[in-house]
Amino acid sequence: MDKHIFFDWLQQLNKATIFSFTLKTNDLNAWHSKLLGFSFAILPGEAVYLPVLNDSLKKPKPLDHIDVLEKLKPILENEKALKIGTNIKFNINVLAHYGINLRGIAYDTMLESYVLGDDKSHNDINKLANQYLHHKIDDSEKIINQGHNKLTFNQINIAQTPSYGTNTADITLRLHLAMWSKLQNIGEIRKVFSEIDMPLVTVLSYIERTGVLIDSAILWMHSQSLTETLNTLAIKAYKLAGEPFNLSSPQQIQKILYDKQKLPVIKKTPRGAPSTNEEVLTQLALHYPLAKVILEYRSQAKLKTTYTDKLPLMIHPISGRIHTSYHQTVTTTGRLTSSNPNLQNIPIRTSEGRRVRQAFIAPKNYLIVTADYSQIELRIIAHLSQDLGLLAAFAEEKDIHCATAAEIFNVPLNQVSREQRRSAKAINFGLIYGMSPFSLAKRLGITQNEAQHYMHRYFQRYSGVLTYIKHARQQAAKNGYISTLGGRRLYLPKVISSSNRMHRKSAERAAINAPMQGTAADIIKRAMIDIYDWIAQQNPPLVRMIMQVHDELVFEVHESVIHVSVEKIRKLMENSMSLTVSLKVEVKIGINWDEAH
DNA sequence: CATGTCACG
DNA sequence: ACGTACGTGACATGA
Repeated sequence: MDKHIFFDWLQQLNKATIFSFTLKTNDLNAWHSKLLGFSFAILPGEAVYLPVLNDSLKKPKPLDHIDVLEKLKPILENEKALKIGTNIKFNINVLAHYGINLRGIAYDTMLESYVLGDDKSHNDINKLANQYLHHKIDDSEKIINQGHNKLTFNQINIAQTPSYGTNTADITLRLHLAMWSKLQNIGEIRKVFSEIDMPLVTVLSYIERTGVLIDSAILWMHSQSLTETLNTLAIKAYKLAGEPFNLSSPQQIQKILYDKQKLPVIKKTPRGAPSTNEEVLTQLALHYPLAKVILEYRSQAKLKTTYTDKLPLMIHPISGRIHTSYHQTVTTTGRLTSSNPNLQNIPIRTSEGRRVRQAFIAPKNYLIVTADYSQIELRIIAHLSQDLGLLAAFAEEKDIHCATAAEIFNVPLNQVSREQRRSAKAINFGLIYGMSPFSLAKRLGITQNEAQHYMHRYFQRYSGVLTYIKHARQQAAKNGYISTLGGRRLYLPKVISSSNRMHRKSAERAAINAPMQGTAADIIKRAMIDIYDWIAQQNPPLVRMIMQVHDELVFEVHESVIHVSVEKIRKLMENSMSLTVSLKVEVKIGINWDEAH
C-alpha cells in the first residue's frame, strides 16, 4: 500500500514541470542536520509526506527497502523540473550532504515575501499563510507535539492526510501562487527577484558550503596573550577605582565613574542612564586615566570574547573550515547579513584587531585574494544624480575626497591639505547617510554654522546631488517607497509622512541612503552570480569564492592561476552592471586575509 | 529577554 | 524646543 502510494507519487513528480517541496530535518542548522523526510505538492490542496530511510529510523519502517533518496535524486537534480520552496538555500545545503545537487530552483517564497516588502518574518509560514491565504494553521494540523502521541518526522509513515508534515508543501505552493500573482505584475520587483535574488541562492549556498580556513593555533595564542593583558588592565582599573568591580558591566562602570568619582556626564543612554560608551570614555580619558583603562579593557575583551575565543569553536569537525550563514531577507536595503559566525565584522581598524585576520588563511598552494569596489556608493550617487562635477571627478580618476575638498575650499587640487581632505571625506560620508549640519559639526569638531557653510558650498558645487536628494525625498513621500537600480524597493510605511518630525527626518535619511547602499548590494550580487558561473565551468575548480563583506569579495586562488584569475575577477566585478560612471575594483593578494588587505 | 556596547561596511 | 549620519550581529550583564 505504502509502496503503491510512493511509486504513484514518483510518477506524478516525474511528469510535473513544477512542484513545491519542503524538508523535515532534526536540526535547523543545515551543517548538523539529518534529513528525515520530504513533503511534496504538485497541485494546491494535494500533498504527500515521504519519510526517508536512514539510520535514524528505528521502530516503524515506512517504505522499507526502498531508497527514497535514490529515487528522488534525478527529479531533484533535473533542471527542467522547477522547484518552489521556502528558504531553499537550507534545502540545497542539506541535500548536498546527501550527494544531491538541487537544480531547477525557481521560486523561494521567503524571497518573494522579501521583495514584496512584507513586514519581516519572511520565513514564518504561519504568518504568511495567514496574510496571503487567510489560513490559520491550527494545532490539530500539527502531527507532532500532540500530547502523549509524540511522533517525530522520522516516525511518521507516508501520509496524504492533512497534517503539518504534508501541508507545509501545500501551503508553500499556495503562498507562491498568491505572491507571484502580485509580484509578476510589478516589473521592477520581478526583475530584482528573478535576476538577482533567485540566482543568488545557489551562489550563497556554494560559498557557505565551501567555508573558510582558519588557523586556530594563531587564535589560541592570541587568546592567551589577551588573557594576560586583560588581567593587568583589570588590576590597574581596580586600583584607580579604589575597589574591584566588573569591567564588563556598564552598570558597575557607571556607578564607579559617575556616582563614586563624580565624573561629568557627557551623554545619556536612551533609557536615561549616563553613558559609558567609547565616544564618552574617549573624552573622559583626556583627564581621567580610569576611563582610558576601561576603554582599553573593552576593546581587548571584545577581541577575545567575540573572535579569538569563539572562531576556533566554529570550525566544522569534518570540513575543518568555518561555515557562516548568509541571509538574504534581513536588511531594509538589500544587503546581505552573515551570522554563526558573522564574517562581515572581522576586525580591521586596529593592528591588534588585524591579528585576527591573520588567522584567515589559504590551504597549501592557494593564496587569499580580495577584491574591493572602490568608492562604490559615491560612484552610484554620481550615476543616480548625473551631477556633472562628480561624474567628471570619477571620469578623471581623481582622489574623490581631494576633489571634493578642492571644490569646497576653492583651492587647486594639488594644494589640498590633509585637514581639508579629512573634512571633505566626512562630508562625502555624511552625504551617503543624509547628514545634518549638527552631526557633521560633531564629527568634525567644528561649529554648526561652519558645518552648514561646508554643506552649502558642497551643494553649490555639486548642485545635481542636491537635486537628486530632493528628488529622492519626494519620490519616497509620493510613492511610499524608493528604488534601487536593480529594482529593489525600500518601503517606508507611513513614517515618511509622519507628523512626528524626528520619525519623518529619519525616514528621509533612510530614503536618501537606500538607493546607494542598495544599488551597491545589487551590483556586488550580480558580480557574485557572474563569478559563480565562471567558477562552475572550471574543471578542476582552482578558484573558490569564500566570503562577501558588502563591497568586497574574498577568494582562495590556486597559485598556478593567480594572475589570470585576478584579472577575470576584476573584469566580472567591474562589468556586473553598466553605469554612467565606471566601477573600479582593487585586488590584493596575500597568504592571509590581513596581508591581502 | 532587554539593554548597552562595539565589531564591520 | 527638540534630537540629530545609513545598515548590520554578537557578547556580557542583570532583571
